[in-house]
Amino acid sequence: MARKTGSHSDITGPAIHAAALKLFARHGYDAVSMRQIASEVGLQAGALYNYVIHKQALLYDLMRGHMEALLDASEDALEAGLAPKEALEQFVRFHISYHVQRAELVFVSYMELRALDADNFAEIARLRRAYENKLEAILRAGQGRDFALEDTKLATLALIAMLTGVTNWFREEGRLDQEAVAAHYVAMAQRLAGAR
Amino acid sequence: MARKTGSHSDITGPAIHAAALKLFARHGYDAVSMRQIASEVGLQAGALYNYVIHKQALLYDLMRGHMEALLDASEDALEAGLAPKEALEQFVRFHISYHVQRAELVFVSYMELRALDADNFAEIARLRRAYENKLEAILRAGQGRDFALEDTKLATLALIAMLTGVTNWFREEGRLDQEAVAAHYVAMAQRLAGAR
DNA sequence: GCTTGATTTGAACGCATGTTCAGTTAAACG
DNA sequence: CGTTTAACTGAACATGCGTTCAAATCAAGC
Repeated sequence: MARKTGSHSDITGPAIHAAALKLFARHGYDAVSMRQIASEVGLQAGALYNYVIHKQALLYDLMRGHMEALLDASEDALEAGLAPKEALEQFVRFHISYHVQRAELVFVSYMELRALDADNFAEIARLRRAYENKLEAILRAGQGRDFALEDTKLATLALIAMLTGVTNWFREEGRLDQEAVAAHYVAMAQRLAGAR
Repeated sequence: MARKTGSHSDITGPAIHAAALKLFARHGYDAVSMRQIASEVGLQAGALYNYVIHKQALLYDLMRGHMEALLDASEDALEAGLAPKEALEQFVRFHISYHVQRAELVFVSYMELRALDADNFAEIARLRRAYENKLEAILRAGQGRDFALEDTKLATLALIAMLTGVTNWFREEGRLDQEAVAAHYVAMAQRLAGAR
C-alpha cells in the first residue's frame, strides 16, 4: 500500500465542501461551477469526483449536515425541565447564537431548497420540521398558563422567521454585539408569546 | 406605417415579464434560460431582445417594479393620523395582504438579490430600506408611550422578517384564511411591540 | 529505491448558455 | 393591392457547463 490507508485524503474532502459552501453562499448554487469550486481548492474539476458523486450531492451533503448538526446541538443545548418562559429564552439564545455563527450554512440551506431534487428536498424539509417542533413543544407546554397564545403553530412560524432573520443583517462589528441582540430578541419573543 | 404605432406590442412585453417571474420563482434566476422564458410565451429566444436589453434587466425590472409598487401602495394604504397601535395594525394587515397576493414577486425579490450586479443591488436595497422606514416610523412614534420597546430598529427588522415569512407557507386552501392569519399576526406584532 | 495505489491532471464528450442579426412574416395604412 | 415596418424566426457565435477517463504524478511501505 502507499499513502494512508482508507479511501481519500481527509483534508481535500472537507476543503471541497468548505469551498462549495463559500461559493454557493456568495453566488448561489446554479451560478457556481465545478471548475470554480475546484479552483478555489487548487484542483482541476475532475478531481472533485473522487469526493462527490455529482454537484447536487455537494449541496445536499451541506444541507443535511447542517440540519442534523442543528438538531444534535439543540438536543444538547435545550435543557429539559425548565419553565416554559425560561425554555423559550434558552431556545431564542441558542437559535441566534448557532445561526449567527454559521451564517453561510443557514443562508444556503434556506436559499437553495429549490435546487434540490424531490427526494432530497423532502428529507431536508423533514429535518426542518423536526427542529421547529422543538420550539412548538415549548410554546404548547406553556399555552394558557405561562403564555397567552391563540395559535402555537402560527407563533412557531412567526418566531422562527423572526429569529432566523437575524442572520441576514447581523455583523460582528455592528452597533450591537451578539449578546445584546439576543437579549432584545428574548424580550421580544417573550412578549410575542404573551409570557407572564 | 404598418401595425400599431408605438414601439412594441403591449401584450408580448408584459407576457415575457410574467413568464420570467413565474420561472424565476420556480427555479431561480440562474437556472432559467432565455429559451425557456421565450418558449413559455411562445416565442424564439431572439425575440425577447425586442423587449429586454439582457437577462439581468429582466430580473432588475421585476424587482424594481415590485419595490416601487410596494412603496406606492403603502403610501396609499397607510393612513396618517392613526394612533401608533392602530397604525401598527394597519401596517401588519397591509404587509401580509400585499405580500401574500404577490408571493412570486416577493420570493424572487428576496431570493435573487445576489444575482443583481452592484448598482442594481444598491437601488433595490435603497427601496427596501425606504419601506422598512415606514414601519420604524410607526414604532418610533409610539415609543415609550403606546409601545414598550428598547430598540425600534431591531423591532423593525424582527417584525418585517416575521411578517414576510408568511409568504413562505401561506396557502389559500390552508387551515386559516388570510383574514384569520392577519388577525393573529396583528395580535403577535402588538404584543411584540409591548402595545398597551 | 522500487513498487504500489491513492490522488490528480488534462483533454475530451455532448450539450446548453446569452446574445446578435440577416432574413421572413404579417398586419395595418394609403 | 401594394407598401411599409413592427414583430419574429432560425441559425450562428463563442463560451461555458457537468461529467468521464486514460494517463501522469506522488508519497509511503517494503
